[in-house]
Amino acid sequence: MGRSPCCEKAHTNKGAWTKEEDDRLIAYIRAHGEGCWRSLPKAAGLLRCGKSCRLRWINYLRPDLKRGNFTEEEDELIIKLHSLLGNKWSLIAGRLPGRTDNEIKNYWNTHIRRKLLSRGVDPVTHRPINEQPPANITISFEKGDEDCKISALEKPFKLQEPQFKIPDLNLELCISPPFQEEPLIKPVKREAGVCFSCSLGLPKSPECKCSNFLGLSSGFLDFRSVEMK
DNA sequence: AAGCAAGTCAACCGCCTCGGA
DNA sequence: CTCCGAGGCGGTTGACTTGCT
Repeated sequence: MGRSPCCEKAHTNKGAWTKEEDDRLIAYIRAHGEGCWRSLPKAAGLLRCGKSCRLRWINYLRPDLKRGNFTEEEDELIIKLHSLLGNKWSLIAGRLPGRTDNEIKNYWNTHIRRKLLSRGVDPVTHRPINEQPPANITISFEKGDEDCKISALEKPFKLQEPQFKIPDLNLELCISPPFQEEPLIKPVKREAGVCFSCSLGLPKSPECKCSNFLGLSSGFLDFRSVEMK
């Protein structure tokens, strides 16, 4: 027996939401809060799949959404976060108040990709397009793969080199402490409460009280500053 | 004005993760 | 420990809009 579908597709609407459906969903969530999405459509009198309701609320109806164009600062932040996290849109969205993962994903694919390409930067690797990847480096993450072990032991110093980045490695970096064995640049002890702008090397905000943090300007990025939700 | 191509973005699909039974 | 269901996520689709010929 297979998994039961998330909703009874035969009796659900699909496609664009109507004003009335939006109103019903907003009214229900205002009254009861976000809760069990599976049972919400029936309770709210909507002929929609629970997932569809959730998506509509999160991506479009939530009152805290910031509609409108992305600012230049947001652009740069997205680019930096993408270089660290890859296509982890929800994580990126978590750092941009009022923006949704779907919005950022669309914006990336329509605007930022082109922007980076026009700068001569590969939007996937964040490296110059005409730069040849280093020869004879093959990294595999297959378990038991000897190449993987060798490469992982031989190449960690590469993390200190801004010109060399392994895109698939980014995700690992963001959830793992930086390589610690004989670091070329000794990490300075992080002060408590470093704001996210400083951790990314962005200009300080007026309320920023951080000091002495190794941001991008110092050439060393503390990947642990990008915390999971 | 009409037709077409390219761009945009809301919504869907299917897989993955996590927590509870 | 295993199974199952719900929620969450990223990739993709397709309807709609805009710009160009």
